[in-house]
Amino acid sequence: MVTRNTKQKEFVLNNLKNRYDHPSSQKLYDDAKKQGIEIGKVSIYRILNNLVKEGLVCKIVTKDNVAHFDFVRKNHIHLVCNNCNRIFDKNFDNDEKLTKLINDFNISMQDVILYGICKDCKQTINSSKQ
Amino acid sequence: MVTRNTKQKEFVLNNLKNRYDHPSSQKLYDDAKKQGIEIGKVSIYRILNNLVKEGLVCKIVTKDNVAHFDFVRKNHIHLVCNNCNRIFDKNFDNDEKLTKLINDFNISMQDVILYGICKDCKQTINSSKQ
DNA sequence: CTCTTATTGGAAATGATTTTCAATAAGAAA
DNA sequence: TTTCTTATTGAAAATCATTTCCAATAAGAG
Repeated sequence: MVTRNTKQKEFVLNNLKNRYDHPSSQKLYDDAKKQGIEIGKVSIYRILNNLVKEGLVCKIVTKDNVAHFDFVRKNHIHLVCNNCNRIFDKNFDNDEKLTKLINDFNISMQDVILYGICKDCKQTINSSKQ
Repeated sequence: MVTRNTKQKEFVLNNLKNRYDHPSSQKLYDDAKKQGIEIGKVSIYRILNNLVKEGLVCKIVTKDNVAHFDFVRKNHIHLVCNNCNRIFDKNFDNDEKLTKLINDFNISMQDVILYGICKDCKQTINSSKQ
């Protein structure tokens, strides 16, 4: 099975490489259309799943059941806001306890996801309380 | 708005209190049927969402897009297997770096989720390699 | 240039979850 | 206990992200 290079594969990988906002499949699709790139939704799903299998891209599912994707980079973990469902990168170099877990359970930094309420939402929620 | 006690609410909360396997809504529904408890699927979804809002129960979405639920208990985090999608509890008392994050981002221990490959799957995957 | 087959993409299927809304029942008040 | 208000339930239908199917397309080896 020889893999082939296609403009669709190139678009998905390059797009993810050049952004830091953890887009959903739908967002990638919209961006492709905006840029005039011919690509079907199915192909985006398929290409993303392959990239995840290859380990080049990681998949983060937010609590609204939408998958988000991120080109794998080093030394950061993900913070997911349970309110706005945005995903934030957080620098986090190895610490002792997490390293121990990594040895037990086959995880890497980009597999560490913390769910909470981001600063923006915390502010909005507080100021809406009378 | 006065809340009312119902056998459906009681079933969902007590069932979650007495188990440690992080069931999905479907699993809760099957168990109710098995126990002869009259409850519709919609009610399970609705009751679970309310318990999550109240902070009594936490919701963990696995990468197969299925939500799992856990009665909130102290001092543990969750490990999710990306292969079998099972969820494991892991004792993990406060450590310095995570505590710092908790202050920045409004998270608590049960919001810490690590995705990886569990020991069982690691073994299966390794032994299936020729 | 030809040919094989990896890849694409629209349509349809899937499956978890949510919405709608009429029927039911909890529990306060009489 | 009975009545009455309305919170709650649950079946059917809708929603929505994602996957499957499969015929048409195109990468790139020969």
